[in-house]
Formats: sequence, C-alpha cells, structure tokens
Amino acid sequence: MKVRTRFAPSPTGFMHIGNLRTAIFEYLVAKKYNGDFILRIEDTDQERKVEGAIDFIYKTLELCGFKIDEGPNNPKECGPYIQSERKDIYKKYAEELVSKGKAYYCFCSEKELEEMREKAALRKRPFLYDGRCSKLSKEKIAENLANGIPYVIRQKMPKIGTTVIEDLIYGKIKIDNSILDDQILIKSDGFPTYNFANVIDDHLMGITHVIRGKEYLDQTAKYNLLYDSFGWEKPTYIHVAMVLGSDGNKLSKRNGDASFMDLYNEGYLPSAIVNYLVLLGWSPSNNQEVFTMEELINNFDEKRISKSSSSYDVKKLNWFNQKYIKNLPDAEYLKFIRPFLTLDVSDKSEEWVNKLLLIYKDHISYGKEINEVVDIFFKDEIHISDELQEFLNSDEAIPKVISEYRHEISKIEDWNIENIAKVIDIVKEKTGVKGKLLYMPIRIKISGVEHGPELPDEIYLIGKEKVLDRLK
RNA sequence: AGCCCGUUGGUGAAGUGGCUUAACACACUGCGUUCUCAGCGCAGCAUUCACGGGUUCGAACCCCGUACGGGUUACCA
Repeated sequence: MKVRTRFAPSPTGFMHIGNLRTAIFEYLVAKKYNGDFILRIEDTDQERKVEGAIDFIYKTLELCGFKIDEGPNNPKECGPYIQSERKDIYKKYAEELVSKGKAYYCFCSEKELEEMREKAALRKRPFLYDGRCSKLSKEKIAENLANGIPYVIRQKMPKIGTTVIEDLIYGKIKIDNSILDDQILIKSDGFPTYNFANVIDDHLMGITHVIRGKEYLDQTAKYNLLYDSFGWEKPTYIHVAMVLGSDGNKLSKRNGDASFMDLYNEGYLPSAIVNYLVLLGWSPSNNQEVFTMEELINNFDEKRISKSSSSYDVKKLNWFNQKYIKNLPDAEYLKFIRPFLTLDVSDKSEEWVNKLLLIYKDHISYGKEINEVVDIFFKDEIHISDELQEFLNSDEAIPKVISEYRHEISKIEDWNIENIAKVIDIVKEKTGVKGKLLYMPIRIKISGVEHGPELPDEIYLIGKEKVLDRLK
C-alpha cells in the first residue's frame, strides 16, 4: 500500500514552528517511502476562518521545499481538499452511524447542556453528556425534526470496557470507555467537528500515517471506536511531543518570533529553519546535524521521534542559519540579503553596496542583522570616546603612523582594496611600528570604534575623501 | 478534580542491563591564531541521568511509589 501522509492545518492565519515541524515530519515520512504528501484545509470552524490564511500555508510549504502531491490547488480523485466543501460527505457518514445505532440525534439546548455542566462541576467531575437524547423514541425524533428543532449528531460511546490506542511513539495506551464523552460529530450548523471530519477524510483520502501533535493523543480512543463502527482499517498513529518556547512554556506570539513567517521576515533561510526544526524532537542514528532535503528524506526514521517535548532555542537556529548563509553562492547571498538592508544607499554605487554586503557574508546570523553591523559606514560624523582618545595619545609613535598613513593613502590613484592593503606595509616599513600600534590608531581614526571588518575593506568602503578627512 | 503522557548539564540530544569514570552539537569559559570583531584550532563545562525504594553480581536503561512539568476533559482545531 502506498504511504500517504497529510498536513491538515486550519486556516487561522498563523503557523507557528510547532505546526511546521509536524508538517516536516509528515513530508519526510511520505517521501521516505516514495509516498504522497497531501494538503487538506480544515476549515470546519467558520468563525475562526481567516481570509488569506491558505495563501500563507502555501507560501510556507513552498519556501520550505515541500511539494504537495494533492491539495486544493492540484486536486486528484480524493478531492475536494477543503473540508467546508465536503459537508455533505460527513453528513452521509454520520447518518450511516445513526442507522447502525452508533450515533444519535441530540436536541439538547445550550441551556440544558449548561445545567449538566454545572452539575458536573459541583461534583468535581469532568463533564460527560448524559446521553438522554439517545433514549428518544423514533416518533419523538421525527417530531422534533419536523418541527425544525436544531440538532447535533453525537457518537454513542460504550459505557464499559477499555479501548486500546496504538501509537508508534508511545506504544499501547489503554483508555477506559467510561470516561469517553458522547462527542458531537455534526454540529447544529451542519458542519462536522474536527474529530469527525478527520476520521472520515483520513480514511477516504487513504492516509496511512497520521502524524499530529501529542495533544490529540487522548482523542485517539474515540477515533478508534469510529473506525471500528465503520469497519475501516486504522492508520498508523504517530503523535509528536510539543515544541516549547525558550522559557519552557507553550509557544505563543508574545514569546517572540515563534512563527515561520516571522522568522522568514527576520532573515532566516527556510532551509536552515527546516534543518533546525527537524532536530527538535528527532535525531538521526549517527551524529549528522546539517542535512540537505534529500539527506533528510533518506535518513529520517519516524521511530526515532522523541517522546518528550523540547524547547525552541534561537541560538542554535542562529548557528544553523549562519552556516547556511555562509554556504550560499555570492550571487544568491546578495539576492537574499539585499532586501534586508534598509539604510539609505541611494548615493552609493551598486558595486559598493555589493562589496559591503559580501564582507559580512560570513559574519551574519540572520538577514536583519545586516543593518546593525553595517551602520558604521553610514555615519557622517564619527565620535572618538575619551577612552579611545587616551589610547591615541598613549604613544608618540601613533601620530607618526597616522600622518604617514594619510600621506600614503593620498597617493593612491586607483582606489581598490589591493592598493589600500599595500599602504599598511609601506607604513610599517617606514615607521617600524607594527601590530596593534599600527592598525588600531588608523581603525579608530577612521571609524571611531575598535571593531570592524578587515582594515583595507573598511577603508575602501569609507572612501578616499572621507578617510583623508578623518585622518587629519 | 478525573484520565493520559513525559522528566539525561543553560539548550538540542545519544544512550534499550556490563563497552558509560554519560557521546555529539549549540551556548558559555579559558587559551592559541588575528590590528579588532567574527571565524578557525585546542581545552574546560552532568562523579551523574527528578527523588525514594525494589529487582539484579551489576541499572540512566527493568518494576513500584512520590514529586514536578505538560496535555486532555468544547456545537475549537
């Protein structure tokens, strides 16, 4: 049987990295077995639907390099792939369960439910629907239906016995049937609940491996009962532990840049994000850490997914991202980094800008960092602190170095890095000064700070005129 | 409150009863290289695997209990 996995997000507008990581696992399992990766949109909650969210999902998957074999944009025979367009299908299967005695109509009002809930709270018990509507006579049901009383369809749970969940990661888990709620399958607006639509679609779409967050683990007992009622074969379940924020708490928007798009907009490469995320809750049997997509597909082993949750740590992401940026060919790097440079370069040549960006290629952790690191080239006036001024006065050789250097720089006709680099050697020879005493005074005079890129690069970028002016 | 799952250094983690006086990577610290930063190289960083008990000649690995953390108990997904 062909392996098929699916990514089934709800279009609520925000994909955090936990969701993305699940998608990565789903994609890798599919591709590892030469199977299909399916995109299904779970928009059964009409109220939470966010306009344009689907486009974000597409954009994210595309950027990450995941090819969708079947989905709303490239439907095959299992379509439609948007749940709101499959309303009739769910209804049909729910009715089938009703006729089999595995589900029933429920006409309970919001108010009745509220009372039951209060009672349960009073006894400090979890709320369970008491099943009163399952005892309604055929005539009563027909009458209610005829009168247009709103209804839902509920799944009828066994009251005794246990249901065993089988999960590839967590093994066998026994759940007592007595704690299972007669969950709603079809809501009063005619839409299915998530749990029901999921089971129906996973079966109809031939999904062989259901990979999802661990928060759904308990629900699986209800799923199994549904599969049994229909007489369908169950998929392999792979529940994956959560990704926590760096503080050990649940990921949230307030917690920082936890969404893929945020990271992308900060200047993290999708390939680096994917590489980082795949190692959150999964590890290969060897020590490899940097993977191409192809290597991931070949090396991924779903059995090695971790049981315990892991914390998102931006420092390691930075490390990956720096590595990936470094490995970019120059042309690609420039294409990537250019949009992040928001400082005004209208008076600079393209060649100058490219040189500037290239100097920092090996130094940068994420795109937006370029502005911070490069700003010394955009200051019109430099200010030398008292402390550095003190250093400049600390040795009598320093003024000599500076004036000699200035003199040699002024003689350069062809302003390029090679020629600039020669100057320092000339000065070294002429003055007999070397090392820190030679370089640092020049660096401080021309930039005002002790740190920066290599001196010839820096001088080249600042420009002859300015350099001469600052060395006065 | 019931039920389910988890717990190896600041972080990701390897480890499935003797090879573990716990690998590797990030971070951190120190040293070296360099005019500086970064990089690179080297070294250091858990006497111990939440805690307590048990099984065993032997336990991070098996069993029981406790603590802590998380999830779940919706006409949300």
